[in-house]
Amino acid sequence: MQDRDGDLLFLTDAQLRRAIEAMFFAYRGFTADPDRILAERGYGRAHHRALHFVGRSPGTTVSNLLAILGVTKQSLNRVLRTLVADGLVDSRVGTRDRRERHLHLTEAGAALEGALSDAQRARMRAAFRAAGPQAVSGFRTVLEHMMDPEMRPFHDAPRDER
Amino acid sequence: MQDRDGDLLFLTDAQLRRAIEAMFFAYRGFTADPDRILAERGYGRAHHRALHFVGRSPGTTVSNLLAILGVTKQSLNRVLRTLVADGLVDSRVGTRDRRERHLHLTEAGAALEGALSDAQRARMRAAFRAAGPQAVSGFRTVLEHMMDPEMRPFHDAPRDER
DNA sequence: CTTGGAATGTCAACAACGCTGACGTAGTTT
DNA sequence: AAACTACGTCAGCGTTGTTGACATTCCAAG
Repeated sequence: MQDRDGDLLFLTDAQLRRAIEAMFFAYRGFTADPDRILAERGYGRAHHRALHFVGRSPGTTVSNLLAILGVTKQSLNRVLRTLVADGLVDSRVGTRDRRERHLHLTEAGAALEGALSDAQRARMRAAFRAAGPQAVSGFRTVLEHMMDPEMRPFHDAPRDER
Repeated sequence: MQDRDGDLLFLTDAQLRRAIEAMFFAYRGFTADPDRILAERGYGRAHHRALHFVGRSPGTTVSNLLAILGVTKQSLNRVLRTLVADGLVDSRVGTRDRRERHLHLTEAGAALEGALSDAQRARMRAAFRAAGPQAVSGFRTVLEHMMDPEMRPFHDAPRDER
């Protein structure tokens, strides 16, 4: 990656354009496998996102999920309602503050989330393995810098919230 | 990035999950700036994609665009129709094969495409600059491996088709 | 020169999933 | 008691994806 432009070839417009397209095609690949599983069940990506983040942070509240996902409560509620109705997510009234609903995956929910996650991780693992550890490190570094700074806390701190 | 697991820490499920979330948040950031510009004009991401790939390959056909974008012709046509009606894209009957339509950006179309591209490249450039050339190289390597193999030709060969 | 098929456009209907706006209700805080 | 918060819901709308059906134009092969 050495060149006469002082190692800044990676910042030329042409290079950036290529990276933009790579991001587009890669994201499509990234979502392709889960999309197939979801389609079989009549779900969409929004359901996947909800399952993922509830699975990551069991007991999280609706408010917290709204902040992470960046959608309106109406959009989230529509998805959450079907997941609760289908017995994939459990919504419990909060103990400390009874206005809050704490969300958990049921056994069935965890099973679906696992299947989706397995599919997505398999592709990610294959890409990582093929690219090697150094590339993976760079990949993650660039992604960190590409997201909106306000979202980094959510990404940095995957923890149980009660 | 050395560890007792023989340098395979980057393939643990926990690491892969973090990478999956990073991809999600980063893609949101990646599309945020163009989305704002598009919203002002009443367009969506589909319009952006069409403008981008027509701009990249002037004279490309509808068929080719369909293959790249991976949507139905009805979806693409709806978008393309508005872009042509609004004078952003020019659709010319093919000379060699008069069934084909060759697509070009008009001056106005090139202007919008430029604005969208500028915004997206600015963020990409900032992320690249912050991450450094080595990280960028790794980023691109992983993306290449993450996309469906059939899409790589489209990504590798950005050229004019007549 | 007829005919099959490719390339394109279009109509209709539908679904997922964003959005805004408005309203209600339970529960907490001041 | 009043104000604010968390959540749910109804109604309506827009973008963008889908399937299915059908018409047109035109190249190419028999």
